[in-house]
Amino acid sequence: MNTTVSPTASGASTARRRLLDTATRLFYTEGIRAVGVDRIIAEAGVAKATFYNHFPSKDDLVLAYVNEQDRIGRDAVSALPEQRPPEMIAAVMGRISEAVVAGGWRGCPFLNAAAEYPDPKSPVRQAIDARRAWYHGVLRDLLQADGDPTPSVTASLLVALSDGLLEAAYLDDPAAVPALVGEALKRLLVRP
Amino acid sequence: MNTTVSPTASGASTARRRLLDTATRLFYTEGIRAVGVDRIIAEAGVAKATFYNHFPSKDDLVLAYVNEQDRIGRDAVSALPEQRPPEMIAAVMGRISEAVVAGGWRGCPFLNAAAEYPDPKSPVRQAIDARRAWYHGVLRDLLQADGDPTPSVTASLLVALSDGLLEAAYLDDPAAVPALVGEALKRLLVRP
DNA sequence: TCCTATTCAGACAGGTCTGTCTATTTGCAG
DNA sequence: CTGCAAATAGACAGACCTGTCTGAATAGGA
Repeated sequence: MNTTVSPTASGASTARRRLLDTATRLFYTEGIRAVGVDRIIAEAGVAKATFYNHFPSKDDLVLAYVNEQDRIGRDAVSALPEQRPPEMIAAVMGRISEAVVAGGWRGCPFLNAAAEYPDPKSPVRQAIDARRAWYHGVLRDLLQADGDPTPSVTASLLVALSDGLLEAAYLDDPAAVPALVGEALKRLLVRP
Repeated sequence: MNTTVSPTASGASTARRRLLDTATRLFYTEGIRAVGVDRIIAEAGVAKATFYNHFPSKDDLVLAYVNEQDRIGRDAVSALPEQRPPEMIAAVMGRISEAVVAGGWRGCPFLNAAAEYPDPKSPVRQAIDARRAWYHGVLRDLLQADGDPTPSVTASLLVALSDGLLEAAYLDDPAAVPALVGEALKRLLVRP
């Protein structure tokens, strides 16, 4: 083990970080299969050998991309101020509006990745499965605490609404989405 | 113009039909970029020159694929028996359940294609836009006839629910979707 | 200063991609 | 039978793909 921690060892190496940042931008805006390794290393300013030193294959980079997006989302939910279940549900769903009004929205990165990874046993799909299970679980627990008689069913509906509104923000009108989030919550949550 | 109609001219040529059928199956189950022209012509049993005789480029085949899926969906809705608006809405949304329980569901072909076509000006994306506008319009008109005070908003929510449930059938549990469709309708439709 | 790990640029292999082209064969209409 | 339109197999070009490898340059810690 290390007795001293080098300055760079406290965080990820800058080469790896630049690769992941560049890949995230390109994968998200243009699609995963559409972006080659040569393009990523060129725009990241990293040599090819360095790339394959950090990521054994392109699929490992894709997996790192998906996992990081997942982690960012979970951290954002963890960082939400504590509040009572109804407000907490609204805050969790409100992240949709925030993501969408920022501009440059190109759809849910998980749904986009799933469209390009048909094999449900692939690591990318497993990561997406875990992400979806986490999101459903967060909503289900909040709904249960709120006294919803069928929290799992309502959670499934909220997950579907989330996915659908994220796609609507990509393919239809992003500006209309925040109001739709509020309207959906009003109608889907059964008041006990 | 033709004075006599040859037997094959009454329908599309069999080569073109086989190409489109094969492409539909492969594009849907494996993804568009993931399937090459060589593979399509091999499985369709068609020569390469014949392929490029029917479709100037691969993208034209993709467009034909998306357009045909669109036409099939519209025809299915047109073929629904006439009934009063609430039942008609349930019937339109019920197509989700039918599509999903059949097995082999790999997500909404339009959302999957949109994930691989980032340029909103591309013909494929334009076709997807038209499809979405049609679907929203169908629901909006039915809701208006049903006396919904905000038919466009409700229609947007139903479109989002449709998209989300189609993705849930792909990524989560298809068997759970039919019940969710019914539950969503119960909660989203505002009774005047 | 030396050592070790990292990074660099870029060639290279082997495969796949789309699209073009040649040259032959098939099949139907007149 | 003749002629034309369409389909055939397959080579080919040029680009791009992932992944490997070579050999040199760089930088920070002991």
